[in-house]
Amino acid sequence: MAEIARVETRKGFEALAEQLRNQILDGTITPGQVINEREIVEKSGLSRGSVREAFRELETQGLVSTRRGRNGGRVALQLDGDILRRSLDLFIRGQQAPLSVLAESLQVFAPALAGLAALRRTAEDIAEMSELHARLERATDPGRFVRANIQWHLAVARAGHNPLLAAIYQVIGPDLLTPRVGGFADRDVRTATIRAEGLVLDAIIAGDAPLARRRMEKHIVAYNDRHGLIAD
Amino acid sequence: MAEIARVETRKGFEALAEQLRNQILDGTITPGQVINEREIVEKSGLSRGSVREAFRELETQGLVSTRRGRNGGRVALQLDGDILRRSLDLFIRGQQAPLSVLAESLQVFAPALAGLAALRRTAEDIAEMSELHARLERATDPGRFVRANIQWHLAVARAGHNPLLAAIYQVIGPDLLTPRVGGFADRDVRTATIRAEGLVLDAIIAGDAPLARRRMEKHIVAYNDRHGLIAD
DNA sequence: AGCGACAAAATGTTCAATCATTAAATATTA
DNA sequence: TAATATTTAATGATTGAACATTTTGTCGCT
Repeated sequence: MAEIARVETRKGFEALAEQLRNQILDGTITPGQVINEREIVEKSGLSRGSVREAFRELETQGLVSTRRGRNGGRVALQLDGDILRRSLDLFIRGQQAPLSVLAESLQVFAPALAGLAALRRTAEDIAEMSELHARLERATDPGRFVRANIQWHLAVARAGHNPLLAAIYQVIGPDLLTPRVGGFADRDVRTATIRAEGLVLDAIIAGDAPLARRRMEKHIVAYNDRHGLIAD
Repeated sequence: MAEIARVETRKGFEALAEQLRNQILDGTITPGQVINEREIVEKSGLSRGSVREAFRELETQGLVSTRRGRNGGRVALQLDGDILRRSLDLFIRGQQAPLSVLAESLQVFAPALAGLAALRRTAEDIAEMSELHARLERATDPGRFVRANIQWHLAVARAGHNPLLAAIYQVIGPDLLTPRVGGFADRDVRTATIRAEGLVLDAIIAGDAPLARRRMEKHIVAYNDRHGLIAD
């Protein structure tokens, strides 16, 4: 007998979701464009419920948002890192990954991004990182310090001009780590952090990628050690 | 006048989705457990349409799958890397990131994972990586070679025993890169690859993390250079 | 010009019914 | 008896119609 491939019956809403997804991703539907639900109902021949399920999927994937009321509708979005962030967050929660996994990942990303930043930083990047570092020096209470510190790390990531690494870093980065360890209450820790990150920043400004990488790595390793984040 | 905070009206399906999501993530609903749609309709007091939209969201997030027919239902899943993969894939398509971004990211991940593998590889890991490397040596046609090569890289990633890095690597790794460049048609390229990866594997087996890292980095840089993947 | 009432247009929600698919139980037949 | 066909039951998939809510536009009055 001839080979028979498994026959897949696609569900209606799924087929519609894929059509719309492709049109959004290839630019046939441009970001900001409003899609009328009932119009899609007519064109697709599906019921409203099915069309709504298709849009629910797209919304969960971060491809559209919804505005109610007159002039409302499904609005096509420019994909940003937010949805990636949610997925990674779910993944981490779902795996019940220990803190050491995140700390270790940070140890991989941070130096790499510092190195890239040294190669690619623009004048604006330098201004932004410097301003944030200055804010770090001015910060008196731990809360403000932590927020400024996160901002500085993200600025370094942006200065690397690699959207993929930056997006991932934004998720697993200090933003996930810092709230869990609560450190920085100690003034000496803050002073050491300011000094270490100042050195990293100098290397980035000087355009010395290997140095920036080494300094960032040393800084992160010290941070992880101080908080006992890496087991082995 | 007293301060009035913005009143948010949560949509019904969204509230339900969050309830179910939390129960799945915290283990109240265990993986494999079947959830009956009509039962949730009763308990939640929502209509079927709303309940279905909630489940559609969870399914898109990879938290449940659906089985139709008798004894069917919504089945809670153990979160794996698949959904993360889809998100990253969407992100990359949405950003229209050039190939160089992926190649550069690979250059960050691969050496880090090789280093971790050298520290953590178990006997099973070593057996698996060695078997896959042997398959690489036996592969005659390019297609088989590429598939075996991807498998080897993923085995190295698993041997690093960091689920987060492994999951990300699985997405942006050779699996995304190789199909786009189509290399390996040349026999010399295959031979060089086998030799380079053999050296990496030796270092991993020897437990020499810095050496494994250096060798993997050299290998990936050479690969990217050969295909002109990194611009600057 | 500005305020207010109303209308219009869109998504959100509900309800009831039916269709389609699957698995189990039962009947049929070689 | 064992394989096969049929029926039954459970469950998601789909539909259609109505009503609710939210937002925006419009008209009219002062």
